[in-house]
Amino acid sequence: MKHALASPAFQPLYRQIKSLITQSLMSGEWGPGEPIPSELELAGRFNVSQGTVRKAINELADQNLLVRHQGKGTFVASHAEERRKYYFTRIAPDSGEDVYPAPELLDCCRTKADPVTARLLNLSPGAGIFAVRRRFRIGGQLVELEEVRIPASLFRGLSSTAIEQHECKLYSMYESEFGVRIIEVRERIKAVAAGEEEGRLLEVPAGTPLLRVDRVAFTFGDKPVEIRATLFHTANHHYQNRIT
Amino acid sequence: MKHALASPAFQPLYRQIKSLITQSLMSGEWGPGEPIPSELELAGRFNVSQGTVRKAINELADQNLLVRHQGKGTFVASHAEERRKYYFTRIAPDSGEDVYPAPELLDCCRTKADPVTARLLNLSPGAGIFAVRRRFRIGGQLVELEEVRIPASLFRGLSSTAIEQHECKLYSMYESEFGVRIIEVRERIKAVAAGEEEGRLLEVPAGTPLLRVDRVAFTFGDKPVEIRATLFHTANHHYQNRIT
DNA sequence: GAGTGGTCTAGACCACTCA
DNA sequence: GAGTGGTCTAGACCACTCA
Repeated sequence: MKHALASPAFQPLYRQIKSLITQSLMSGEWGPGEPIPSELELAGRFNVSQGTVRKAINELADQNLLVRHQGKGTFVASHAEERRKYYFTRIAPDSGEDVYPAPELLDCCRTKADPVTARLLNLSPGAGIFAVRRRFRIGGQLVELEEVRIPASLFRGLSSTAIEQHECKLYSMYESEFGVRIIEVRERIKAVAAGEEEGRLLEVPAGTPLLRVDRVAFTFGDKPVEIRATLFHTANHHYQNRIT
Repeated sequence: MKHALASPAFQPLYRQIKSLITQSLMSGEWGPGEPIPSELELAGRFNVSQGTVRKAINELADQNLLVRHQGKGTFVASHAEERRKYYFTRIAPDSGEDVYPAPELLDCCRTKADPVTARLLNLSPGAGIFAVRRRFRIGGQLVELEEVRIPASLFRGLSSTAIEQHECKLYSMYESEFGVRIIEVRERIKAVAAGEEEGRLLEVPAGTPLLRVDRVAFTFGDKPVEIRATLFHTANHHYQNRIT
């Protein structure tokens, strides 16, 4: 392969290779946690040098879609990996301890998408969705109340039992049971006052200031596949962020 | 230069080059906004190949310490650049408009560090600091109240006048007037209720839920040089975050 | 020892900027 | 046209893993 001619759609070779590898990831040619072919093998397959394949793989590894292990190979990233398990979790105790929220399933029901949910998930109004509510404790303390909404079409047959079988680890379950890989989330954060029911479920007085995080989670191709609204009681905990 | 022998302190060549370039950045050999020498020139200076210099520069560009411009050269990053100006600003209107907070200086006074501030900034207890308070409006609406604390030793001669001369753009002023470059910030986010004075300054009733962001800002070598506490009124605005 | 990814080099040519 | 960074190649050798 040589350089394509300069044009609006011009992409360097390594980007074209990156697209090809991404397509294999989307099609499931290699499953989560499995190794992809070696750099030399891919270089042969695509008729480019090892360096070009390296550059493509490096960008995919930077995006956390692949994981490199020197001496072993390159692997498809998985939410089941230890290092990814709390990757999207940003809540932590003020004490600085290294503890994570423990989930408790409240309910999981099938319902219809309200207009806002439908718009955010690119669904037709009234499309079927699942609504999952969970509650989390950190070190025994009630900290987090969450409602997740996902399209029923992508998660056929979801049930409380299925969720509990996966220990309430949703992204890992999406991946292994439904072939849906969450690769990016975007969040909007606000401060709100606890309502009556929210207060009851979090065991705080109504009116308590709570952190409200509205998340949209995306799979390949910037496709939104989950929205979740989470309320955090931040008396002894905080949401942490780092900007470089 | 050849590979160093494997050892606990082993660093590949390109990382050693990266350290050398970072040292030049810290020493001010090239100022913010100025070009650094070309890759070939640096390769000659350090006696390595252009590829090795490239790899070092690429990592520094990924960290936003350098900015590459094809055909022109590589430049020292600066907070004065348009693209960096709102880099650490995460508040945005719910409407999705592309508007940014406009600052208003409330006061700037010299005082002594309280124990918490002293600990976070690695100062001796009671060390001199400046406390700067600002207020921000977005599209005319009052949204943000902020208190910044910085060590007096690093910012000798700071005054309200100096701040206003820089249009209240603090990181840009730190850089150009005091040679202090902010390269990373870490934040802890909570929901709190507005106090009396806070409510008055933000023109909301006491008790209104506010987003409180506690930030520590760092310069080279993970050295903390600023802490700031910001309160956001999030009725019509939100803090946005993206995790990949 | 064979196979993997990681580093480093030298050299070619492309894309972009500026005078 | 000279100089910059960007892409691509081929090849050497290192570091790590596993049998």
